[in-house]
Amino acid sequence: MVKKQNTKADIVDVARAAKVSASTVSRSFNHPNLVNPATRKKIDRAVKKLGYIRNRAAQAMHGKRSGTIGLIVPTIDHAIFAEVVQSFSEVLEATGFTILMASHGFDLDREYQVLRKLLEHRVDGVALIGLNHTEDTFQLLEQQEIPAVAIWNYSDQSRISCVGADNHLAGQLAAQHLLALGHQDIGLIFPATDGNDRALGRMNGAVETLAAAGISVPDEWRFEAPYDIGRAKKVCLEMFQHPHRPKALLCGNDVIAQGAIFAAQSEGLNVPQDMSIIGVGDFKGSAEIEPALSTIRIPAKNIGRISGELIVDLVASGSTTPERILCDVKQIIRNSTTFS
Amino acid sequence: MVKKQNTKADIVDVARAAKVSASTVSRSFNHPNLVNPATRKKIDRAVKKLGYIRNRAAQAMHGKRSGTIGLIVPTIDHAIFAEVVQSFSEVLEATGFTILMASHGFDLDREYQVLRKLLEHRVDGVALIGLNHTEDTFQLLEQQEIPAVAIWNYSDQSRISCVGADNHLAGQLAAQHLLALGHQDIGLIFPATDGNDRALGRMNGAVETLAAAGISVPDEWRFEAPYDIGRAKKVCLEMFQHPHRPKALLCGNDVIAQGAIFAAQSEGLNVPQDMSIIGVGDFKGSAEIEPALSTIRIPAKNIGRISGELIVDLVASGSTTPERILCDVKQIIRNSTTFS
DNA sequence: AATAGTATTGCAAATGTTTTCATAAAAATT
DNA sequence: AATTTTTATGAAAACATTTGCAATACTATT
Repeated sequence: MVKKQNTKADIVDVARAAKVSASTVSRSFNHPNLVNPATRKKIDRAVKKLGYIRNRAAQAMHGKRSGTIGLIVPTIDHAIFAEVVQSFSEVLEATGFTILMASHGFDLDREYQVLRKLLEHRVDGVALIGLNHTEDTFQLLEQQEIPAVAIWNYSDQSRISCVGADNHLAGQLAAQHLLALGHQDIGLIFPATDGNDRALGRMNGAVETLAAAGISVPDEWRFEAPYDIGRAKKVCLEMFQHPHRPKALLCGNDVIAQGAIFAAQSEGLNVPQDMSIIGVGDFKGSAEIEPALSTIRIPAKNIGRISGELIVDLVASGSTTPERILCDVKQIIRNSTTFS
Repeated sequence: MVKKQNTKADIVDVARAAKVSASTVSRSFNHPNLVNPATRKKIDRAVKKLGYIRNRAAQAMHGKRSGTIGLIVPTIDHAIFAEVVQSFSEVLEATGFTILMASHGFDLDREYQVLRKLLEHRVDGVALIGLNHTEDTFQLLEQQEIPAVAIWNYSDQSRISCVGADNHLAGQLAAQHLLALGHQDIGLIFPATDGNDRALGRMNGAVETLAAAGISVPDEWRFEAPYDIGRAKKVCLEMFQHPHRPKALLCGNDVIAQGAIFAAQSEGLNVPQDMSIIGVGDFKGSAEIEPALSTIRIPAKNIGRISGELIVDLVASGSTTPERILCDVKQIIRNSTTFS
C-alpha cells in the first residue's frame, strides 16, 4: 500500500496510471503511429496528471542520440562570438537539439579537458572555435569518431570540418584598401596571436600585402591590444602621444577599431582626415558609429547558421570525413578611411 | 573470438583489460581511496589504452546528479546577456558543472518548452533571465522541485530565487539625474515592455519619478526601440527631424543610448550641449565612447557570478525555498549629460 | 467460415553504470 | 597462534528506458 510518493514519476508509474505496459508508453513517445490513438490519449492523460518528464539520460543509454551538441568557445563575452553562437544555436534548437556549452578562456589545454567533459555527456557532435587546437584535442576527436566542426576559420587542409572565413585574406583586403587610398604610414594593432589563429592569419595577411607593396611597418607602429574596447582605446591613446605617428591604423578587429576611433576623438584627431582607421569583422554597431567604420566583413551570422546546419548533417549521416565551407569576406568601405 | 571492435569501450571493457571487475573500475573513479593504488594504476592504464570516456548519462540514471545546469536566456546576442552568462558559466565550470543552454527569443511560451527539454536532460538546476514567466513555467519548476534562480531582476516577493538589481530603482536614478541637472524636456526611448520586466520596471521607475517632479512626458516623446544599436539610431534620427525635440533622452539601456549618441553626432548635434543622453546598464564600451556615457550601472559580472554561486549552493543543499539577493545599482555620471 | 494479413500490446532482455552486500585477504591485536 | 579489524575486491541488483519477439485481437479476403 506504500505508494511511492516523494520520488518523481517514471515511465512505469505512467504505465500503471494508464493501465498499459511501460513498453506501450515508451512507444507512444517514440513511435506514436504504432499505438492506438485511444491508448495514446489515455497515456497523455496519465502523463499530464503525474507531471511525468521523460528521462533523456536513460534514452541516451540505448545508443540513442543524446540530442545535445557540445559547443566550446574561448569566451562568450565577445560581441562576435555571441553573434555566431546565437545563430548557431537557433539552427540547433529548431532541429530539436540542445546545446551543451563550455568555455576555456583561450587556454587550449583547458579546451581539451572541456571537450572530455562534453564527451562524458555523450554529445552527438561538437563545435569549436578556430582551427588551432592541441594535438590531444584532435586525437580525442578522431578516436571518438564524433562529428566535429570548427567555426570561424577556413583552411582547405583542416583536420576537422570547418566553416569560416579566410582570415589571411581578410588581412590582405584591409591592407589593400589602405594601400589603394595611398597610405604609406600604417600602424598595426592586433590581439595577441598565440592560441588565436584568427588574429594571426589576419596579421600575416596584412603585413605580407604591405611588404609586397614595399611597405614595412616599423616595430614602434606595431601594437598589441586585447579584445576589449577600453584597453584598445588606452593603447591608442599612448600611441597618439608619440610625435611621429602613423596616418592610418589597421586593426585586428572592429572592437579594437572602435577603441581607436574613440581614442582619436578624445585626442581631437579627426577620423578619417587625420587618421584613417579600418577594422576587421563588421560587428554590430560598426555601421552606426560616427564616423561609420570601414572594415572587412566576416559574416558571423552566416557562419553560425551554416555551422549549425553542417553539424546536424554530420550527426545525421554519422559522417566524420571533413567538410569545408568557405564564407566570403569583403571590404565594407565607410567613412573612417580616406587619404589627403 | 569476436572482440567488439567497432563500438566504443565501456566500463566492462576497461575492467577486462585491467583484469578487475567493473565494480572496481567504477569505484576507482568515484571513490579512489577505496581502491588499492596499484590496481588504480592498472585501471588508469587500461582507460588510456582503450580511450575510455565515462558515460554521465548512465551515471545520471542512478539518481546521481547529472552535473549540468540549465540556462535559459532570451538570446545571447546581447552584450549584456553575454557578460552575465560568461561570469555565470565561469563559476559553474570551476565547480565542475556544465551548462545546458537554450534560448527562447523573448517568447515566454517557448521558454516553457525549452524548460521542459532541459528537465528531460535532468539538469540539476535551472537559471532563467528575469522574473517574468508564464504560470506554466512556475508550476513546472515547483512541481519538479528543482533549484531555480532568476537572474537579472530582484523582487522581494519573487516566486523563485533571484539575484539581480532593482530595475525600478535604476529607472528612478536615471530620471533623478536628469531632474537634478534641471532638465524638463525629457524624451524616453525604451524597448518593448511585454515579456520584458527589466525594461518595464525601468520605464515605470523613470516616469513615476518624473511625474512626482511634475513632469509628464508627452506621447510624441516616447519612443520604442529594440535592443539594437542600428535600429535605435534610426529611431533617434527620426525624432531629431522633429522641430520640437526634447533636450534630454532617457534610454532604457546603454545600447539604445549609444545609438542615440551616434544619431545626434550624425545630425551635428553636440552631446551633451544640445542633447543630454543617459542610459542604463553600464555595458562594456559605455565608458569609452566619446562622449563617455552617463548611465546607471547594473553590475552584470557580479550578478552572473553570484547567480552561479547561488545555484551551486541550492543544488548542493537541495533547497528549493527562494533566496533573494539584491545587487546595487548606482549612477555613473560621465560626459553625455549636462544642462545649459 | 476459414484463412491471411495487419494492428496493437506485453514480456523480457539489453543498455552502462553505481552501490549494497558478501567474501577473501591482509594487518593488527590479543 | 587465534581472533578481530581493516582493506580490497567481486557478484548481483538497481536505475529508467527501448526494442525484438511473440501473442493476441481485429479486419479483410476468399
